[in-house]
Amino acid sequence: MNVTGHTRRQPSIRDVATAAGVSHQTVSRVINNHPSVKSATRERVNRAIEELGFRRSATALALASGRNRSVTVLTANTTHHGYASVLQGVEEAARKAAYAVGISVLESADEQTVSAAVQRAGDSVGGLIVIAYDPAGVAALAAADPDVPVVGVVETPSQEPPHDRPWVWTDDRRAAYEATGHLLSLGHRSVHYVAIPSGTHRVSARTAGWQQALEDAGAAVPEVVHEGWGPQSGYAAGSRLARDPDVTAVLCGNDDLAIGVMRALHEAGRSVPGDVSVVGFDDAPHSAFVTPSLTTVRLDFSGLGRSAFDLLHGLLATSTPVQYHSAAVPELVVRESSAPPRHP
Amino acid sequence: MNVTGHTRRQPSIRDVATAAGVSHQTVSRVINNHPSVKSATRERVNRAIEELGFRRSATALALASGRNRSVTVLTANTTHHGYASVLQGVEEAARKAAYAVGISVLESADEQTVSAAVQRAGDSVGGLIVIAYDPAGVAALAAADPDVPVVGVVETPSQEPPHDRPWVWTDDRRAAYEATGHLLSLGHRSVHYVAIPSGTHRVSARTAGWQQALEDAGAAVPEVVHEGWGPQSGYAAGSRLARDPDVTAVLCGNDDLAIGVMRALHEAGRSVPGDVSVVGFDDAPHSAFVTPSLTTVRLDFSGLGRSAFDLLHGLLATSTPVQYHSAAVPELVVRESSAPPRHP
DNA sequence: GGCCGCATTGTGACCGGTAACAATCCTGGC
DNA sequence: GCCAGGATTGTTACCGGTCACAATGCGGCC
Repeated sequence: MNVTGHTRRQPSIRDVATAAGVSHQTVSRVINNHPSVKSATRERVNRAIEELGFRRSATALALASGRNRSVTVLTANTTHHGYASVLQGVEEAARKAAYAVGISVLESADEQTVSAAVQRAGDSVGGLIVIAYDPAGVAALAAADPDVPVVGVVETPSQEPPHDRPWVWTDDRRAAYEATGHLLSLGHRSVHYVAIPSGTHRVSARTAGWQQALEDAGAAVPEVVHEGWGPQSGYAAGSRLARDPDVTAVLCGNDDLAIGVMRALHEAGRSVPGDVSVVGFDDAPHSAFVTPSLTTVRLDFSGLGRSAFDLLHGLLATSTPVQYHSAAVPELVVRESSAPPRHP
Repeated sequence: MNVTGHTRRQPSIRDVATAAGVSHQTVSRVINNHPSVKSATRERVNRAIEELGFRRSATALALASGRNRSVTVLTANTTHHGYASVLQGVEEAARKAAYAVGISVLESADEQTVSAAVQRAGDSVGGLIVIAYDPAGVAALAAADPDVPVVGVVETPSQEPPHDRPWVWTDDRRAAYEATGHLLSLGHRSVHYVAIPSGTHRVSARTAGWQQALEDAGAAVPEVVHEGWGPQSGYAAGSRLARDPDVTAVLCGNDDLAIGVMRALHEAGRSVPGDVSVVGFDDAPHSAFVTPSLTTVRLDFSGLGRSAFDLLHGLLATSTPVQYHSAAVPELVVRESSAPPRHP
């Protein structure tokens, strides 16, 4: 029972040591479960710890040992479903390993911002997890101090400089390939693609998979529609696509985009999936409940976050610079928004 | 230009001091912008800092000064729109103030989990922001060590023990009152309410506002439907409500719930808003684009997060235990999902 | 009984900063 | 030319832990 009443300094290991009649080092040994402490002593120390309400200062621990039980996630956005889920996965895994997790958002991709963010993050942290699905993230991955352990959550694995780090990924290329194949197999002559902003200079994995599927099927490859992340971007894209009667199937870079596209088609008087089929990406929770419910590709983002952490954890613990990579398998979820074209 | 090549220890202020030919304390003065440093010296030191690529260790700073430029957000979930937006707001404000932000999620509301989380968080941090919209958050707010500065993001302000902390809030009661009033003014005889899990033992602010509006209008107060957070919960609630022909208007605790409710009504053959009007809460980005688009209450969550941080920041800087409170004004956004009842 | 060796425990330095106070440098006033 | 006193700068301790190594205790063996 601690009934001190008013604010006072947290007790340190020396306070505990005095209370238990041992040296501070013995206390240190006890809190670290060092084997060579007589159990009687250990018990005495533990009692003192209990009574004083001692808690080891994470700050001092970090300073003295160099080890820093914390990771921070660098990301462009915390509100989009995919990003938020990765973050959730990281946090979950980190919590289990008794790591603290920090978060730092990249407001833009310009070098100034990115390097400032990377520096601030690297300053106080054991390791970094960079969500590099977008330009800002990719820039951050490249800008990260080579001395701090970094794991990238990337779209396209690559051995080249910006990605010369351990990474985790989902096979977006294959996912896009399958989603496109699904639409083609329903009888659509071609599939349009509304892309999310890409992180790489080359075509993104999703774009590549979509294109490959069209080519393999001998279908025409329409021009990619480049848009932003949110439903309003999808709406803008959908408004344009709605004017083209040749458009019968649209694949979207994420579910919000798809919802915007569906809305625009709806307002233009084109029914989904009657006139146009729409397929999303990510399987956000609400995607199953909108009308028409959205055919989409489910990606295990929180699993991705967990493995990103595990990978980083291993890196920090063993300091072995192995490049272990992990991939999750995407899954196509067919719902109401995709169907055979009306006039095959 | 630093072309060292391989990993080496970050330079400390003593390294800088040696390089600049001054004492380490002078370096400390320079990096802290202490006025009494001759400008020639200051310049010399700055040059050394530049050359060595010195960066001040946040860890050492925290340990030595006691001040800890970091806050952590305790929350039940990072993926729901409201929570994610609050987090985003906190991060933004924190970044501007050069604070680090941590995040720790409360997996359940049981005392074990909560106190562990609170302890871990309080361990290494300057201040805490607790999102206390749900039972877990409320418990955390109550369990937080009285010594660490805490700001609550709460639903219902209260002077009572669990909330005896500075807080920020949105006027959810008024928002619910207005949303309910909107439906009544359209001609609905009563309004059903699908609630999110409440944080307080008493009725939540949203519930209270809804009830008040009904009573003020002399309308019947149906039993509250208690559900979870996600669209599938809304779907479950909607399925039940669809069987009751008296139900013509439904207010939901958040937009995902509302989307689930709309879906269930749709599947039951009841049209929205023809047969039943549905109103959500929070104005998630996609809510404007689903069909029918959702009437909802817009809440400035990121603004809420920003003021939570600002409040905490003030607390940390001045250590004045003032209870400053901030409120944001909710705004009703009328869209397609609400309309006059078919048979008035 | 004396000595050796392992099990325990203690000592002092150090991590990279800040805080408080002492020391030295200048400058103006007489 | 000398001295007081503010402007600069240096010295030493300390934050709360860990680390490396020294010191002590104890049991077994000859």
